Parts: sequence; C-alpha cells; structure tokens
Amino acid sequence: MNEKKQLLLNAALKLFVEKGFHGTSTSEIAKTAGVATGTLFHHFKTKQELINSLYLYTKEQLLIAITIDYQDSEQFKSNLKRLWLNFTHFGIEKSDMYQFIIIFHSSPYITSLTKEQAETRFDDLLTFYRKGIENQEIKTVKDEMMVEFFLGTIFSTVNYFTKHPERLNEKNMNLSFELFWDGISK
Amino acid sequence: MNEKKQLLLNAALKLFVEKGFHGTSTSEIAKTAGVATGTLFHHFKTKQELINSLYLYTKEQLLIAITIDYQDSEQFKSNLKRLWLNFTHFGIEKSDMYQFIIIFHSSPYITSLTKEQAETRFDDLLTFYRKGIENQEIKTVKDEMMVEFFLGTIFSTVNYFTKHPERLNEKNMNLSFELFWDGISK
Amino acid sequence: MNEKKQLLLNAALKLFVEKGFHGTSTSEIAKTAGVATGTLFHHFKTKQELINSLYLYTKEQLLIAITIDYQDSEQFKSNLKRLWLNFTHFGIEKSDMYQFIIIFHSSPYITSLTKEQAETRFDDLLTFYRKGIENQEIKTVKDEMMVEFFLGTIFSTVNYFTKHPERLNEKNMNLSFELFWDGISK
Amino acid sequence: MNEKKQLLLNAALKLFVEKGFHGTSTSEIAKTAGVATGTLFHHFKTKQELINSLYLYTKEQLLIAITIDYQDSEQFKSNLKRLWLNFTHFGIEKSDMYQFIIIFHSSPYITSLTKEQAETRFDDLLTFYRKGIENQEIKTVKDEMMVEFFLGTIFSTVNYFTKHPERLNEKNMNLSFELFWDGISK
DNA sequence: TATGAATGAGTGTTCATTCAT
DNA sequence: GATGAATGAACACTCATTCAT
Repeated sequence: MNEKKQLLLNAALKLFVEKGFHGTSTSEIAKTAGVATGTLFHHFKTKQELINSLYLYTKEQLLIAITIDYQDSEQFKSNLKRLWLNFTHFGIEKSDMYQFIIIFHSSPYITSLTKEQAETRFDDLLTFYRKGIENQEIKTVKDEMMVEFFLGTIFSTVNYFTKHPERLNEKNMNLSFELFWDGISK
Repeated sequence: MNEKKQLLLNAALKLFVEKGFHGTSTSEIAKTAGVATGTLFHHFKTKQELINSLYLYTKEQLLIAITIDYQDSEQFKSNLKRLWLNFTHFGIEKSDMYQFIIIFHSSPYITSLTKEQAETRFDDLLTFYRKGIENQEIKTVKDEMMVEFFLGTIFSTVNYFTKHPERLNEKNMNLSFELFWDGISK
Repeated sequence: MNEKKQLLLNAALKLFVEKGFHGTSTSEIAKTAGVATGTLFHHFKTKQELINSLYLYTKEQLLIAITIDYQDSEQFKSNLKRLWLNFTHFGIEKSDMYQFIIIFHSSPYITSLTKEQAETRFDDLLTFYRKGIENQEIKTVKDEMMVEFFLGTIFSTVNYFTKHPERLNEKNMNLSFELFWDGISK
Repeated sequence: MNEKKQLLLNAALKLFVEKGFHGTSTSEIAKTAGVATGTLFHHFKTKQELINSLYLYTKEQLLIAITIDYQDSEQFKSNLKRLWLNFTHFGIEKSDMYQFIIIFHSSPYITSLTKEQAETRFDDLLTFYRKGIENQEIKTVKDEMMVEFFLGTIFSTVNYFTKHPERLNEKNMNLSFELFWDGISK
C-alpha cells in the first residue's frame, strides 16, 4: 500500500476511536498523518470510504491475529482457548483496532456491503463451535448465544486488563478464561 | 420536570444512540422534540450540558430498574440473579437508555464530574459482591474482574435477545444466566 | 419617571458605552438593571426606542449641565469660558453620558427625528457665538468651524484629564482653556 | 498580500466604520468582498483577528501618509504644519481609515498587543514636539496635552470640511491651522 | 405592571469536498 | 501523485421580541 495512504489509515484509526466519526475532521486526519488535505481525497473518495476501508483493514488484522497459530489437530478446549486468548490479547495490545471494531461494528457509517465483506471471513468461527457442541463437551445452547457469550467474556477481560494493566499475567489470564469455560462446559 | 425539557431529553436519547453526539444536530433534537431550537438552549446551556443531564438521567433510571425489588434477606444466588435479570431486562426493554449508557460511558463528552455523580450510587454493587465472595459461594477473583464479567455476560445476553427477540422466554433467559453463574461459582 | 425605567436607562448607558449597541444584549441590560427581560419591553417598545430615549436623556443632562449658571450679563470671554468649563467638567465627571453622546451622535441607531429633537435646544450656542464675532473679540471664521473647534478642544481636554486625572486642577484647566482662547481670539 | 485577503480588508473597513463591529456580520463582509464566507476564515482565524489586522493596516497607512514628506531641516512651524496638514488631509481623503482608527482606538476588540505594535511607531511624534518646546517657540504645556490638542484640532477640522466639502480650499485650511497654531504659540 | 419561558431568524465558525497548480 | 486555497452548506449558539400568567 502507498505510504501516505497507510499514514492516513493510522491517523484516522487513532482519531476515530478517540473522537468518533463526526468528531474527527478530515483536515485533522490529514494533519495528524502529515499530509495535505487534498491528499486524503486522492486516496479515499469520501470520508465514508475512508472509514469503510479502515473497517475492512482492522477486521483483517483481527482475523490474522486470532488465526495465526490455529491447529485443527488439537483438542476442542485447547483450540478454543487459543482462539479466546489470541482475541483477548489483540484487544489489549491492538487497543485502537479493537475499540474501533467495537464502536463502529453497528454504526451507520459502515455500509452493509462492507460489513458483509468483512463478515464472510468470520463464518468459520461458527463452524468450529458446532463441532464442539456436537462432541458434547459444552452446553447445548444456540450457536448465536455462544458467540455472544464468547465475545462478551473477551470484552470483560479486555476491559479488566486495560483498567488494571499491572495485573496482566498468565495466571490471571487463565483465571479469566476459566470463568468463560466453566460457564459453557457441561 | 418541565414538559418540554423531558421531550428534549427523550429526543436527544433516541438520536444520540442512533447517530452519535456529533452526528446529531441540536436543531434535529429540537425538531424531534417538537420545540424551537432556542428552547433547547433555554433548558440546557450547551449541547454538552444536555448530554450530561441525559447521562445522569439514564443512570438513575438504570439504578431504579435494577434495585426495585431488592431483598437483602434472600440467598446470594437468588439476589444476584434478580439483579442480573433486572439489568438484562432493562437492556432489552429500555434499549435506548441501555445503549446510551454503554456508548457514552467512556466518551469525552461526559465530564468526570458527571461520571463521579453517577458512579457513587453504584458502589453498593461491589459491597454486595464482596459478601458473596466471603461466603465462599463463588470463585476467588478480584472484585473488579467480577464486575466486568457480570456486565460482559449481560452485554452478551442483551445482544442475543435483541437480535433474536422471538427466542426471548424464561427458559432461555435462565439458560443465559446459568452461563454466567456456572462461570463464577466454585 | 418610573423607578425600573430609570434603572434600565442607567444600565443601558453603561453597557452601550462599554460594548456598543449590538454588543449589548437586551437580556444583559435587564439583568444589570435587576429586572426581567419582559420589563424592558414594557417600558421601551424596541431596543432602538431605548437607545433613542437614552440619547434624548443624555443630551438633556448635558444641556442642563452647561447652562446651569449662564449669565447673559457677563463679558463674552467669561461667558464662553463658563460654557467651555461646564462642558469639559461634564465630560470628565459624567464620563458615560459624554462618551455615549460622542459615540452615538453619528450612529445609525439614533433616528433623525431624535437627533432633530435634541438639536433644536442647542441652537442658542450658535446665536451666542455670533454675538461674540460681531463684537470683534474673536477671529472671523465660519460659525460651524468655530463650533467644531470649540468641541474639538473640549474633546482634547476631556481625553487628557481622563488619562491623567492626577493633573486635574484649576491651573491646568485654565491652561487648557487658554489654548482654545488664544486660538480663536484676534 | 493575497488579493482576496485585501478585498476582505477593504470590505471590512467600510462596513465596520458604517455599522460597527457587532453590527457587521462576517457573511456581509464576505459578500461585499465578493468571496465565500469560508474564505474569510481561511485568511483570518476569527472576526477579532480580522479587525486587529485592519487596525495595524490602517495605522500603517496613516503613518505613511503623515511622514511621507517629512524634512528635518525645516523650521519647527513649517514642519509641524506639514504634519498637521498631512494628518488632516488623510482624515478627509481616507475618511474610512481615519474614522476606523478613531472609533476602534479605544475599543475592546483591538487587543492590547495590537495597540502596542501600532503605537511604537508613533513615538517619534512626541520626540518631535519636545524639540519645539525646548526651542521656546510654543507654550510650556505637558507633552500629552499638546498631543491631545493637536489631535483635537485635526478632529475639528476634518469634521468641518467633511460636513462642508465645498469650503475646502487652501485659504480655509490655513485658517484652521492658525486656530491651532495661535493656540499653542507663545 | 412585571415576569421569564418560548420562539426562530441570524451569528460566528467549521468542515467535507473540489480543483487549479 | 500531491498540494492547499476556495467554497457554501451546516453547525452550535444568541438574541430581540412575544405572550400567557
């Protein structure tokens, strides 16, 4: 990707999270990126196109982060834990991207086409869960409820360790995962 | 409260949730409320004062909703469940207020003074949890993590039933609570 | 005059001089006067009517101040000096009224009708001068130039003693008058 | 200077003199200058910055006008007369700039920093006068009083010839100067 | 007579977007 | 591709004025 385009995406990510879509002006994005205002509109036709690009970009980064070390051979719990931990660490370490996804997931600025493009790549998650349910390791609950619970506990954990970064260690992280696992396991 | 002031709060609540703070113009709020733009500024000195008033108002409504039938005499689990269910029902039924609190909880438009005013009334939650922990019914985990997990599972559940309202019934709601309870209990 | 009406005139005088006509809001005038906004509009149909009333009022006060001890019997110079000193003292002591007259003398907010009403009472000044000229005590210069010179030197003197109030004494005041008198006398 | 910036200064000068600072809207200035409202704020951050720029600009023009043909070699009276006449002609011919300086000299819209910047260049006036006083050609009166008298008689003269332009000729102008000179000379 | 809530046109200023260079 | 001056619609907020009490 063009260097200035990447600078613009980085600046926009930071500012959109901090001040929202309408709270951030294109001139401020350009200034933060260190380019002229006109340059922004060379790379993105409109402000909306910029935020949609950003949405696809951050979702892609999330997908990479959570599937980087996926190993189908493993046990269900290990595999799930790996996924959960990767997601949670992404939330803590790539705070801006994680926040961005949460805030703009259900915002009107992201077109449904963009959401669709981003979502298709996440469908494997459900498939994966279904296997676990069929294997009877976890409770018989609707797929969608499971996904929500999965996300909700990650949300809790990210929030907790963001507010108390000094408590972030393997032991506490495992404790947090156990809250989730004991909730869903039979 | 003055009738027009209440109309303005209602309109602002709906619009801020739908389109964000900067995405909602004061003239739109006034029009939605059915009053003149000047009237908004007669009751609230600035747009910021309006959203701060709204924050205090919604937090107050939440507090009323979750503590309405509190009974100290009950068992820890029943009491916790009652709280969890009240909160979750508030999230589903008073969707706008619930969303508003979530969205603007960590927004820069709400002043720290306002947050402080609102938060003091929620301190009992922690006190309540501490009793349960001391009674050894639930896992030994930091207070703050417990609160986050409590809120995270409510978040999951509200999201789920909002997306699938046809599945909202006592049985499914109990199932959701069990995900939470089995997570935290020893 | 009604007490609240007088309070409003006083407040308006002070504020109009300080911040100008458009720079002063009717609500600020009312607040400074200690009355409700509606009350202002009970006594003055519009803001313009208020400033026109104020113009007539201040001009009247000026006229009273400069003619209070007029004595036709005196010599021309004594009489002129008396007038000049009264005017100058008015400018120093009733600073707000003096400033108001200067600022709004040629402003579009004062209607020509108002100016006419105020001016008719000042016509004696010219008559008075004509006598002096005929008596050959002072230079043969157009009436209107004389009036301007008269006002200009008062303007100088008021400015000077307003900036340096500690220098205000009879000797210095006489020196200032001599600048004027030596200028016009033959 | 940028062409549109100059157009804006010209329009603002005319309108501020005519209708005052608050009486003139930025949109009217832009329209009069023939540019878009946004353009005004592209060149001047605020309306205040515009009027401050204007103040520096008009003072600079005045300084140029009154010192253009200064010749130290001349006699005190000739030199003073030249200065007095230049100033007076500036007042009559550059009426808007002259009026602007008078009106906004003591207005709260001009910051003290701006006044300071403008004033430093006028200090030579006083130095010049001191020489005359030391040479005993004119009365022993405080510097500051002399300056005020100087300005006051210019004020008179400008007013007179502005109201009676048909009387403007060398003879009458010399008569006016004599009023001033006979006032200050021994 | 006095009040102050209500009005809506108008204000200073911002901002996404365009376009000539 | 990159720039930044220029645009004008839209924004938060103000204000003279009205009117029911």
